[in-house]
Amino acid sequence: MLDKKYDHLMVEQGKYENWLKNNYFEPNKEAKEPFCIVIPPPNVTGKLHIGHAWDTSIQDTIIRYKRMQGFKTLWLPGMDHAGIATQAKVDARLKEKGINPRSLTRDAWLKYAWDWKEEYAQNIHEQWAKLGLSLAYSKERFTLDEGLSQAVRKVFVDLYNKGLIYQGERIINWDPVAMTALSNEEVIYKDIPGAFYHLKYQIEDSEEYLDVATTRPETLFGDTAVAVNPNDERYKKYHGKNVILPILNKPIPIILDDHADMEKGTGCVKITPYHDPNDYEVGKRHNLKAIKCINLDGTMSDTALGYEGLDRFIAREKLLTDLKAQGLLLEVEQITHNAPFSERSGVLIEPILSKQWFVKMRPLADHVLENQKQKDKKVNFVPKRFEKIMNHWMEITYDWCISRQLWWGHRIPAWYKDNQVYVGLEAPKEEGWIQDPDVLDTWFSSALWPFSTLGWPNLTEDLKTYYPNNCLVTGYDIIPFWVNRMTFQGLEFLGERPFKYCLIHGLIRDKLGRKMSKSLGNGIDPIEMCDKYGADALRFYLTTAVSNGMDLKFDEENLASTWNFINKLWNASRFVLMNIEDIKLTPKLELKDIDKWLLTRFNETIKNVTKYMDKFELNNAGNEIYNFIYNDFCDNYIEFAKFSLNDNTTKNVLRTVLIGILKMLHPFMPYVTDEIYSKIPYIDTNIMISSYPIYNKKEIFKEEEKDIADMIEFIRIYRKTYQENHLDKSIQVKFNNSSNYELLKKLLKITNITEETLNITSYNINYAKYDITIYYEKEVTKESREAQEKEIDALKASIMKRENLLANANFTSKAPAALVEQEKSKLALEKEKLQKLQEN
RNA sequence: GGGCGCUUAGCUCAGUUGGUUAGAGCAUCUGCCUUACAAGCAGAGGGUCAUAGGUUCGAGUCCUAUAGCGCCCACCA
Repeated sequence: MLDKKYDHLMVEQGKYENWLKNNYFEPNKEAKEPFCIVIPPPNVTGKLHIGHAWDTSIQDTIIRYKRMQGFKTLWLPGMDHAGIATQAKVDARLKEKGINPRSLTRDAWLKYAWDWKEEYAQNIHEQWAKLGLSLAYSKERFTLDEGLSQAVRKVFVDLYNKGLIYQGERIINWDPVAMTALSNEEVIYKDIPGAFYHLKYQIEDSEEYLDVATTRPETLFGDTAVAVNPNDERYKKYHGKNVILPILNKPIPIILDDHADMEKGTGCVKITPYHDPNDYEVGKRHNLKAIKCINLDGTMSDTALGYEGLDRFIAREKLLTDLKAQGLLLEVEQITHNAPFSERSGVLIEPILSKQWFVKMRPLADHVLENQKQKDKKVNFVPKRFEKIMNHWMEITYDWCISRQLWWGHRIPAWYKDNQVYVGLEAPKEEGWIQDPDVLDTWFSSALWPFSTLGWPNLTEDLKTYYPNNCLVTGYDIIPFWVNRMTFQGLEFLGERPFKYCLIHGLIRDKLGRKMSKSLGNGIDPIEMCDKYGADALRFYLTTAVSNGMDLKFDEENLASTWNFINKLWNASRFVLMNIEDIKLTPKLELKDIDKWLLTRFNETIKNVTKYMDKFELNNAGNEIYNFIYNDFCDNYIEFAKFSLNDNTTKNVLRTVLIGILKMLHPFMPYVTDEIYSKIPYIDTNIMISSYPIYNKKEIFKEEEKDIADMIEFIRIYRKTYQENHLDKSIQVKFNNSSNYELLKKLLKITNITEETLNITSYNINYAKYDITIYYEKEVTKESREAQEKEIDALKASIMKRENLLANANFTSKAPAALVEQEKSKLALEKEKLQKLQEN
């Protein structure tokens, strides 16, 4: 028998191990129709946060649902090597040990990195287990494992051969601490306090000067021109002249270019082709030299005479002091400006001209845009609006910088010898070829995840069965990084979308709506929440708190109330189990009205839950079950059933409905449903692999449902009257007609029944077919009188509104006939009710 | 500059294709230890659905504009 209180720790104990032992997570070989989700691989950099718990809970709920429906389900687990992030962590750990990471050989360093990976992979496995995730571990993959590396090489080589990967010199985002190039997606812009420094660029052989404003004065060492707009009247007199570059005192030309915006600042722009993407383009147009003045490590280069070797920020300060001393600093305008920072190391990005590998995006993106126009081939976003994010990105996309100057990642399959480049799956046979030291952007391998994990480039059974995946679940913040790239790679290499549906959720915020961050210390540890409230409560809360695509403000009080819900389920189950120990399973039941009512409600719930689950609307599905359990099952049916507990039909209905409830809840709360289900008489399978409830039309009893619903409403009115008048058991009750009052008598504990009309205070309660009069010795209370008056007023208002509506010829002619009829009958009912009330 | 989302009860959120008196949880008030559950039960109060227009017989829902909050993309000498 169940304990009196739900104890999540006790319930969860040992269950995950049992599921694993029985291989329930692995695809069912006998099932036919496949259903596959691949997990968004978490980074092996640390612990999973509450956002992962949310993301994976959604997936597990979907996959368990599909599994119970008989699909051949595969939820494929895996992790991401997370290039820069992991390398930074490994380096930091080495430094703590007093080891300079760059003093190690590449191979020696990699050994430490793999150790790190093993350790953190284990953490993640433990967390997945705690959350109860039904991942098919036999198929687990890691982005750096051999199979996936093969896929990566194949994609690189094929794209290279198609001309879609090339090596080129471009201005890229350079992270001077991680010492690597970054893609635009890895750069975040932040508002920081800064200044516009107005510098004096003297016109050559003249007392006149140009006022050139910059936020990065230290780049002046790389200036090769100053640009003005050709149409700018202010500077026409200087066309064709030179200015003297401060400090270096060398002449550089004044050039005419539309890039100089007359509206902005002074209209004069210094041109630093090596260190600014726009300037680079200007430089190309005007054949300017690109001069490097900042090194890759963020120090000044030897072109910065007198500043060489200084850190860029220190150099800036020194330079400003020197400029000021020479009278070349005209003005310092304090401003807030938006500056680029590395997503990973957090430092200010230096745009730098560099030779890197790029993916030519235009043709790939066009392919996606074309595919999204085809209804039966597109990736269907849920909710739909997120498709716009992908489409927009595809429209404005620029070439993707994929090389990273790191050790942790897929080494680029390019080899060099003298001036030759060789790109291939394997190293060239001959001597003397040296492999490119760089690795690929982490997202390059992540982009292949929906098929590389299934064995591609080999045509495996898994690939044939599970590609395209059915559904991908991720947050909207990952669409540009990942969803987009999986989509174009999937189309390019498999000729088909990577997944049919892409279910998008939001971000988890704190109670005040702030992003969770280390600096604020407002992060939530999912494991701590599991310990406190149970994995089931956490999962149900996360999957049902908000609708798809919306952010979730994490509120521990709401999580606590989810625990209460499970406790309710626990106790309702406890009641049922206590009363069905001696049940006889009978296929043919003699259903009473209340049984028919419950079965009707039950089947309608199944229908709605299934509808919502199929649309991935877990919040709606969860609420549907929740309401059924509280309102119909607990508050009403169990209370009714207490008077017919010896009836074997009641026992059967209780058992059937409890089973259905547990099954519908199982995808959301696997542990507690497993526990309770296993205690039900004549159950010999695990709930995980039991079949999902199916809507049964034959168990819909419209008439009985209506009758009992009326009775429930009547009960409510009775109780309200009883409370408002502070009545007690001494009241006398007269039944005014011959409806069936047996159940009501017991339920409402009516003891004194009179057949007379008494001459004391009375109150008539009438609803549907129930009509009774209560007699009692006290005066009608003020409270009751007021309530009654209020009800009469509301009724009058409603009647008036309805009469007006029905008098409106536009309504009666245009609205559906059924609705008009409905309105008419409601009006009649209201009028009748009003009359009764006024008689009281 | 371009785009997206949100604004509904004190708080957190639902609200399907327009159609009863707009729902739930938490919180509040009242009464109950009724033998599944007091972490509970019964009952109640609480909303001019951000604002202003429009379409419609009918708008929380569709259209237009405005405001506040949040986010994405681009640019930022």
